[in-house]
Amino acid sequence: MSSFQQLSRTEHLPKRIAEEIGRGIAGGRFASGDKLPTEHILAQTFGVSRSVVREAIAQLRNEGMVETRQGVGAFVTDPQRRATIRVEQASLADPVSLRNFFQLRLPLEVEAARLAARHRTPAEIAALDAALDGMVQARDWLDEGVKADLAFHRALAAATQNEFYAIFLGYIAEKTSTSINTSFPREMGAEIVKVTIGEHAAIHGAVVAGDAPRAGEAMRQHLINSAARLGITLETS
Amino acid sequence: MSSFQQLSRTEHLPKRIAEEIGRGIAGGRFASGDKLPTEHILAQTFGVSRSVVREAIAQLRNEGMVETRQGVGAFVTDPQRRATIRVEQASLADPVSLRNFFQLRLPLEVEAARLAARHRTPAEIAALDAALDGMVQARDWLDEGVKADLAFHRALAAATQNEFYAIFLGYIAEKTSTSINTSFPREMGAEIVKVTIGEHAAIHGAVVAGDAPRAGEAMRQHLINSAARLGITLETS
DNA sequence: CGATACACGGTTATCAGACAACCCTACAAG
DNA sequence: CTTGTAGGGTTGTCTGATAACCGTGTATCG
Repeated sequence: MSSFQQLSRTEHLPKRIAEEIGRGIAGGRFASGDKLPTEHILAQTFGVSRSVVREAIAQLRNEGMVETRQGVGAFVTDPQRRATIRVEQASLADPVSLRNFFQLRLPLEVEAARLAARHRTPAEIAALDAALDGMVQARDWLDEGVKADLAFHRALAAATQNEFYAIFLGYIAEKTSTSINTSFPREMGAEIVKVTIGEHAAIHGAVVAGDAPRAGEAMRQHLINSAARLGITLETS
Repeated sequence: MSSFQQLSRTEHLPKRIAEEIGRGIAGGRFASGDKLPTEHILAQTFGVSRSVVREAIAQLRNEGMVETRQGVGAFVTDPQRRATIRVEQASLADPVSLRNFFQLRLPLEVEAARLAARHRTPAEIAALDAALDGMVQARDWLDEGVKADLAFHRALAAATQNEFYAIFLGYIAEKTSTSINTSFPREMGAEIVKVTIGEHAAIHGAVVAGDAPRAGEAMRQHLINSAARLGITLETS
């Protein structure tokens, strides 16, 4: 099975234009508060129709980079008040960034484990059971195993009874997983799989037992080890 | 100076329609993988033109809720792989949600303080100095003071030398601040302002001194106290 | 019978032009 | 000096048309 390069075609004009303008903003060609050229001029500049420019600007508006006022124009927003958080997959491709991402994830997951140990309900314990079982049963770790792993962390976040942990950790875990699979693919020997499952089982046990400190410690160890398996060393605090 | 209610007009058709469709997805009327009605039908349904529907769908695509394939249709994405994190301001309006949000912020800020103490550079120390000074000098706390407060936390996040802390904490701190000012406005007596500044000074001192544990503890206390001033009790872990 | 090629309808992507809603400014009127 | 009004410019929305693309069915050929 030869893996071909997936060529991006001439895909999605608005997206490319949005990125182009976005670069202009990030690169400082447009300062905060500046007025963008009119849609008409932008359309002319890029050689596309106004619809495309409008969609591009709409995207930037969604991301909170510009604000539009009818009859006036589009203005660059204060870069510090983005409406959304977005982490480009590409920005997690190098080891240093991945390490930084792990460093962000660590305290959140640890606290989530503690909170889950205190607030988990039978429904979430069942979800954790199912996820752990899915890891054990997985025939192909890189597919089923990874999915079960994600499900485990998601169930844990849900068990905190705190919607924001579910949102943020769900996103972060997903990004991490995807990044590892695409940028740092690796073989998982049977032994390593076993160890990984064991670490999850430790977290699971502590959470079910309602032992918050132990759950937090188990999670910390899991993440540190998990990073180590990728050749990443996390600071221990 | 009588303060009028700011009425929201009938603003932005595409946004409202995007929210409408988004509710349909979140509410389960469209399952993951389902195909949305065609743009033509949607336009007819909502009584608007196709342009508006297109912009609405473009917004949903940006948020990662749907994927479109030319010549085929728009499909609901797996809700677990949203491309962005977005916290609606309105969802922070009630005390319980705000408490949960604080609970998410706490471990991140604490770890950020520790990391900042280890990795801060002269430039960031200067930024922290400036922010602290801005709090002291502020004549109107609700305006200048809050801004300096935000700047302080942003500078601290920057001092971690970890881009993701800057992104996430910048967003979270901003949301928190806005939410407090809009949903839980309160008077800040001179005494309380003084205490608040003192807490920041403690963090500042520990970070400058390079004392990671002390910085973390100071931050933890600051957040717990800060929440307490809003009548919110955080779990101590 | 099986497989390839092709035509067709449906859908999204893009274009083009027009009008509506709105804002800002300047100027006139009181 | 304040208020009313007209004008031009910009974004918001509408309408209709064309291009690009996909899936499916059908016909053709081996």
